[in-house]
Amino acid sequence: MYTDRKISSAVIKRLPRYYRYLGDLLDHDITRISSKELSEKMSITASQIRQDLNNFGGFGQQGYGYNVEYLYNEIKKILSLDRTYHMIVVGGGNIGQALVNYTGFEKRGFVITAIFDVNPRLIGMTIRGVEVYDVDKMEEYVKNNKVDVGILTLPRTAAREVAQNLADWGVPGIWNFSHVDLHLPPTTKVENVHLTDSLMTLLYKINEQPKPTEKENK
Amino acid sequence: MYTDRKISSAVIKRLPRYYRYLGDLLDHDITRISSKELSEKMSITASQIRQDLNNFGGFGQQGYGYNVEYLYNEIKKILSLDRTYHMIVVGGGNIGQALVNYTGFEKRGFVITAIFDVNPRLIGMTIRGVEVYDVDKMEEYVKNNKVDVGILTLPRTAAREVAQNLADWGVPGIWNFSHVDLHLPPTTKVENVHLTDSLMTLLYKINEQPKPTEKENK
DNA sequence: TAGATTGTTAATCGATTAACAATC
DNA sequence: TAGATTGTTAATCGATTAACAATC
Repeated sequence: MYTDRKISSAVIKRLPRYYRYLGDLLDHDITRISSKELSEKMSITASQIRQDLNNFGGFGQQGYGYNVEYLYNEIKKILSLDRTYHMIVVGGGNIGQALVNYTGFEKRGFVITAIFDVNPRLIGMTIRGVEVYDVDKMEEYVKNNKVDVGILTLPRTAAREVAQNLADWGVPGIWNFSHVDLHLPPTTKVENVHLTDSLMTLLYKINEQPKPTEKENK
Repeated sequence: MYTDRKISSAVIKRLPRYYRYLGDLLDHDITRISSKELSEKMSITASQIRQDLNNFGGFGQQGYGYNVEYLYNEIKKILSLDRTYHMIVVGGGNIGQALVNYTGFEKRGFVITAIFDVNPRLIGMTIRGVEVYDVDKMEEYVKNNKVDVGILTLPRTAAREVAQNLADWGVPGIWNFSHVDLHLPPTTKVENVHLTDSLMTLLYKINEQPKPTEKENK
């Protein structure tokens, strides 16, 4: 049953994955699925799927399972993907440009409207139709345009200050690619993409000693 | 005390963060730190720090705390960062090129040695000194050169097959930026960077209803 | 109706935090 | 030695899994 209690972040992190699998099912014209079938596809337990979904409401039907399209749209609503988001990129370097050039965002309603940088060689340029402005212009821009998300793709030394400014100016979300942890008021949410950390985790796994069994140990 | 029991992935994911904070302390010429001080900097409990570290050994000293440089180097060893890694990029698009252009990898010993793509306009080009080859040449390349990590920055439709090939050819690590889940034998480890999932998580947080208190509810 | 599968409660498992004896 | 702080065990908390009555 639906209640207002806070949803754990473990659950929230799984929602995009459900959404993706349901989208794939839709693409294959599959109209219904049980938690058991979905659990096999996703390599998780059916129990977890039912528990996760029941945090938000009862979307299934006993004896039938879940209607794929309905569930897809419900998760879309839960994730608030049924509207457009305006984003700015701060830091026009490699990653910043890659994100601007990524065509997958627009069809989901994620629009990058401006890029900010300190580099005079970049300022005034246009990347895939998006103009690069001087960071000095950022305050004015943010105050005159709706900005839902600031994407930080700049050196860690500058990231903290920029993040604090964006928070002060009322930007509700920071997607942080800079390799620092940000401390912001709760009105501004942060999601980190620490690529180096991710790679290090992989390297640990590669080198992990497969624990020798008793037999092999002799 | 150090035992051989399997370390939980929750712990492993925290190691790069410890490593980063200790590196920062070193840069500021701080030679010792207690779990309590570090816990305040990192916004976690001192208990967790001590528990985490004691999965790998006793690195501290009662009454003193931890020697920063020693601990830094121990974590470096645990993460196996004390050697060079050779990586190839499969998919020379935006993100692939951004990773090749990123200068931060080399100083950590992460070297990108080749790029593979299907696009004839890219093949033969050189990006920051790294040549772009036809994917047809990948098998030969992987078999004749040490490749520790395959970085997948290609469309999801092609990702599964490429990953399977790399695994078959003995590549131990896949850093997967493609928006699919990969199922590979345990000899090849996978670390996913699902940018769209990450962004969706942020959007959920932005839109999350701050639960109204009883008072506000009236 | 009989069979299937949910929604939900209860049991289990694992991770985090607290506490404190050991010891530098 | 006295004070500080670890290493480690025990307690708590939260998340996952199992079980099953409800019901389509």
